[in-house]
Amino acid sequence: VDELTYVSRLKAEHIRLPPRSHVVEAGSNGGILYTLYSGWAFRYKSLPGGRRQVLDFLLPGDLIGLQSPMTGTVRHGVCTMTDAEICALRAQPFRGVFAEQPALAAGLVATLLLDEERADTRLVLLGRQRATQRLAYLLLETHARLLERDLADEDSAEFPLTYDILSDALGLSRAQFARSRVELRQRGLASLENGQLRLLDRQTMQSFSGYEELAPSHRRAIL
Amino acid sequence: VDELTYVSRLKAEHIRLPPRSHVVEAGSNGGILYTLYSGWAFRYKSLPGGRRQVLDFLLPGDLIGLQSPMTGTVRHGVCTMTDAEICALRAQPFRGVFAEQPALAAGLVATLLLDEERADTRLVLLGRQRATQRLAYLLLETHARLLERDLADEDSAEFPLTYDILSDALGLSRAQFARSRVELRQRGLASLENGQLRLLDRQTMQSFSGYEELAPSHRRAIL
DNA sequence: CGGCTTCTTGATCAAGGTCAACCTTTGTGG
DNA sequence: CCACAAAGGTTGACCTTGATCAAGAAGCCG
Repeated sequence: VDELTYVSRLKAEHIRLPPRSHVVEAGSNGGILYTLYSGWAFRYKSLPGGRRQVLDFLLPGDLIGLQSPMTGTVRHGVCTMTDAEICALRAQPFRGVFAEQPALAAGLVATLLLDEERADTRLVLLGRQRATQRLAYLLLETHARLLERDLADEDSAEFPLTYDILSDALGLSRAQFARSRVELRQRGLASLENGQLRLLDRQTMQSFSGYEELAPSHRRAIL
Repeated sequence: VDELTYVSRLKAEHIRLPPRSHVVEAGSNGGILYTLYSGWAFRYKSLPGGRRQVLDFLLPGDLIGLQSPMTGTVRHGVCTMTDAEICALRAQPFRGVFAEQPALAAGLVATLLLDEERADTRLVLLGRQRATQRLAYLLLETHARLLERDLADEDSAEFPLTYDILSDALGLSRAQFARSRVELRQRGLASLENGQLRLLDRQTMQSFSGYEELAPSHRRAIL
């Protein structure tokens, strides 16, 4: 059985969701697993007092809730930001991947390692960079991820994120986020308006934020 | 071939290292892979201006440099903090794990997901918690990891970290770290002296820092 | 036309960074 | 055995960043 056929057999359901749908709740353990087919979503953790940290943005092709079948629980929430389509994969047969599709399993590990790399740079961002640099970096990184998926132009992209979500991703207050956004614009680096990201001076922006280009990740569209 | 035998065949070398040995440098791509056999190490990224972010602590049993064989490059450094022993695994045959030991591969994925979970909580820490809470959380988490490996007592442990490393892990300056350490002591939560961690009031400390117990991770000693 | 939610902006204030001095240890060579 | 150096740790004074709070503008429904 080839990989494509194999994966398509795992598919249980195709679901359409409006924005702000909670796909996964922290603490759930249903063992279900999804892939994001179209649209944007984000992973987050909530804290007492309405505080929240956005952990990562999910783009088409990303897996949602892999923890569930593999470790038993998901400890974060996942929520859509736009209209989205997700595929539910049946968890039970999914575990067979390891025995039956070793190349897929290896690809899965490679993907997880790239995610880890992204988490690492996010830690550097929150631990050691100033507000505006954080924003610049996040925009560059996200734009690069969109490019990989042909969801962006060379220097602009649809960017349907509310500023609340962005500030929670950057560990900033909404107010400080707004100021950083203005600063980025004034330095002529990038603009963010009406859901449109525009990179005005990528070169300067990269050195400003300490952005490191990642290897183009050989993304497997499958899974 | 059973798992233990299989893994032992991968083993190429057993190496002893003094403290402050750089096991892996950011950007290297030798394809070598290690396991930490004994001692402590840490993963980090350096920034221009001598700044640094410590990403994670590595404890006995952890893999070092899995990126190398799987994605081609390692983007972080790894450095020992104590005397340490590491096993080098040959990368070429290691890739055979997926075809030949599916259960091991699945375990590997589960481990990576638990690491990701830890990275997530670290992001919450740096993005949304105050200095003293960060410290409290990190101490609780690390103590739990030591307990899993039988390297700690119920409420104390060897803790051979310089304060420099701890502050770089918490995204704090050394001065602020020192103040937080004093505050923890004064609140009667924990003390950290002469390389000894002592948890004085775990209950209060957990609610103070927002610590969530993780499922006891079914660690596989292998790999 | 309200009444949401999102965004913007300003005033104030606290957390934590920076810098610098000083104090311990620990180690080393004379 | 001592003098000195180097590394790690402690503390205080001062200043910057960014949080908090609050008030207002701007869309966007129903």
